[in-house]
Amino acid sequence: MARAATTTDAFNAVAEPRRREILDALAGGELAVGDLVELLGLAQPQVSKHLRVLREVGLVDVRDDGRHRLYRVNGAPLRAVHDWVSQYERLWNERFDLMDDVLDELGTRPPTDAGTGQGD
Amino acid sequence: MARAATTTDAFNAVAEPRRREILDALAGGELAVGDLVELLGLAQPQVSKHLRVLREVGLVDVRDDGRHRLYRVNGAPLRAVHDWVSQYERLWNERFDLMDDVLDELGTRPPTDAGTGQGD
DNA sequence: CAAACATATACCCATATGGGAATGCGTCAA
DNA sequence: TTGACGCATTCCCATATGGGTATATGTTTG
Repeated sequence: MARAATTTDAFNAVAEPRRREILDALAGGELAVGDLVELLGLAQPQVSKHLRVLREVGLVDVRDDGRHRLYRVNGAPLRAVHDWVSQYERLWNERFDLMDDVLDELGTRPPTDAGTGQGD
Repeated sequence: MARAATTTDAFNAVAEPRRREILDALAGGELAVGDLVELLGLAQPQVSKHLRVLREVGLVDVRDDGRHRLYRVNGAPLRAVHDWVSQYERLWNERFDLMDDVLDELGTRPPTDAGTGQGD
């Protein structure tokens, strides 16, 4: 069993720092493999392999251009990641925690709106 | 070198589906290991191991309660993930493109960016 | 056609992984 | 104290990984 394949989903794909670097590099626009090799300072085969993973989860698209292959980002698969992570936003946003504390202390969680006059 | 350790950061920690399930389960509030074992249908040692990973990246906190250990989520480390992914939001959110179009037509684009719009 | 260039693959290897089973250890009950 | 309970840790193993090196495939140029 070991670990799930990195080619499974976007979560796994972007868990690898190099692949995030690749996506960041491609965020500026299409790039050929050779460009990425230079930018990342990685060996060409490694870059190609990472690109393959990214392609398999749909995070990048390719386009043939002579003897070059131009890669570009496709952020769609990141949406799942974003959606999942967003559910926890309140857990790192101090403002929410403070509000919770206050409401807890008051022991009177209002059914709809607190009288403290804060309605975001 | 193989893959980076999963205990390295939140990206790696949440790449594992089981760990996301654990966090989701804990999102409702503190839970003991045994509760998670039941909820996830995993063996106890496996749950403990996943919890350890989550603890090492700071995604959960523990509290001793007699012979139980209550775990709770700490979303802070997810902020880095959220921030990184958010950079790509415009790439999957059509609304941004539409908004770009509208602003273009109105000719009232705020002075922040005068990009010719990177279409597809 | 041959040679040079740009990428993708194949192969090898050290390592991290996650599950399974057994066990260690602290806590509570009798 | 003994025993049951709850959880963490250890050991074993099959597997996926990512880097390194060599090579295959496809394209442009001479």
